[in-house]
Amino acid sequence: MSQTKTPRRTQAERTRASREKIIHSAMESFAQKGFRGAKMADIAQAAGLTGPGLLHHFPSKTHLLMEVLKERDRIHKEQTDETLQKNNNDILEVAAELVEQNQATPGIIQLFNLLVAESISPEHPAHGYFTKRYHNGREAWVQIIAQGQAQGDIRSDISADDLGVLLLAMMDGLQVQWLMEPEKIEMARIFRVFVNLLKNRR
Amino acid sequence: MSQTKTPRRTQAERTRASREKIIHSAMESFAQKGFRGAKMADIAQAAGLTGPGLLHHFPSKTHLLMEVLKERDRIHKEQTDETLQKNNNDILEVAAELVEQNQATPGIIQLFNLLVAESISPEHPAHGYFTKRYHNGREAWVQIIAQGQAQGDIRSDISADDLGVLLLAMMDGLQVQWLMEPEKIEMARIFRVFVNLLKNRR
DNA sequence: GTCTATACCCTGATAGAC
DNA sequence: GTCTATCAGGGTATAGAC
Repeated sequence: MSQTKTPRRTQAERTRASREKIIHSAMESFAQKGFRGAKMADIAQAAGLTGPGLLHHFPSKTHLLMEVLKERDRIHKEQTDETLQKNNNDILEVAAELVEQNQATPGIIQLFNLLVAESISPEHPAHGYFTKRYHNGREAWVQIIAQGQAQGDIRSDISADDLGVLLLAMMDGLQVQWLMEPEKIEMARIFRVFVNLLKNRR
Repeated sequence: MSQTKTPRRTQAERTRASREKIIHSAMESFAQKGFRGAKMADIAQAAGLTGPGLLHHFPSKTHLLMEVLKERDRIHKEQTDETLQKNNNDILEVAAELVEQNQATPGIIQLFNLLVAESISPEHPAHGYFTKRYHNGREAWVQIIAQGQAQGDIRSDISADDLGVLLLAMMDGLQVQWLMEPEKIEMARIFRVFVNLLKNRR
């Protein structure tokens, strides 16, 4: 098992493993306490090292946050692309499945929910990140919604622009109630009820 | 103008004025930075006094937060009752008008948006407050929605329970996008688009 | 690459004068 | 009722050993 012949590579792998562990525990802490409330020492301890040990991998708390967001984006893009491909162009079904998937990872949802709220302040380190993310994200949805309207799958008495806003808003809004009472609010089911309102009645 | 004859009453009035000033600036700070990010000294300075001066009126930061929430509840209840009375039983119109009113007070909306996100953590001092608030609030909406369904104003192919969740979710979700791009997202107009989806088509 | 020790700042809260 | 001075605690980040 041990690779004594290639210590350099083993070292690099160990570094990578540490970074991943740190990012993972950072996600949990930021989700629970937000960027402002999370403590570096706690994140470090959960990753099996001390504060300074963590700071060897990420030069500051802000840097760590950015890496967390980047990592999450990578996963999210993968997930979305895959779901998009599976349900070719059926944007409403894609949205519904994304909400289903979200329901399996409350930690991540809480993370984004809290960071978005914090980052509305322009001084917040993730302010630019989230404004851009929302802007681009909405634009992407609107594009595909317009396609759905052209194909006759989605009702056309509401503009694609408005539908994009409504779709994102419902995703965000349901998350809040679901995070508060996960046992009571059936997020995915209720989201499908909403989605049905947007379908073109043939 | 000056009431030299009743120093006791003048004193009391001055105290009351101080408390109001403090609560007002606390609202702004909590809205901008959240409970965890807001600094007592800043709140005090914005209210025209020092940290200890503030703490004479509110024994701790948590106490101050609770008073802020109570104060907001008072105003909100007034507003809701008034709007309810004006549009007797037309719950959808009431909701739409509330969103319109919200659009005039971005500070308060940001305050609640951020505090709700923070308070999902069970250790947060406002956790109990917001879980209760959402629970009761939703229950109240559901009741009135059921009335609207019985009268034939609201579509009945979706349960009142689900409609209540959807209505609150859309309010919350639109707020996020609107807070990020106030100039671009026409919250009240788009909410009315949504509300129209819930009306019974006669 | 990770540790111990620590510097240094920030923040909520207290003590006591006025 | 508000101030100045100050404390105690907790936070990020650095220095330097191993």
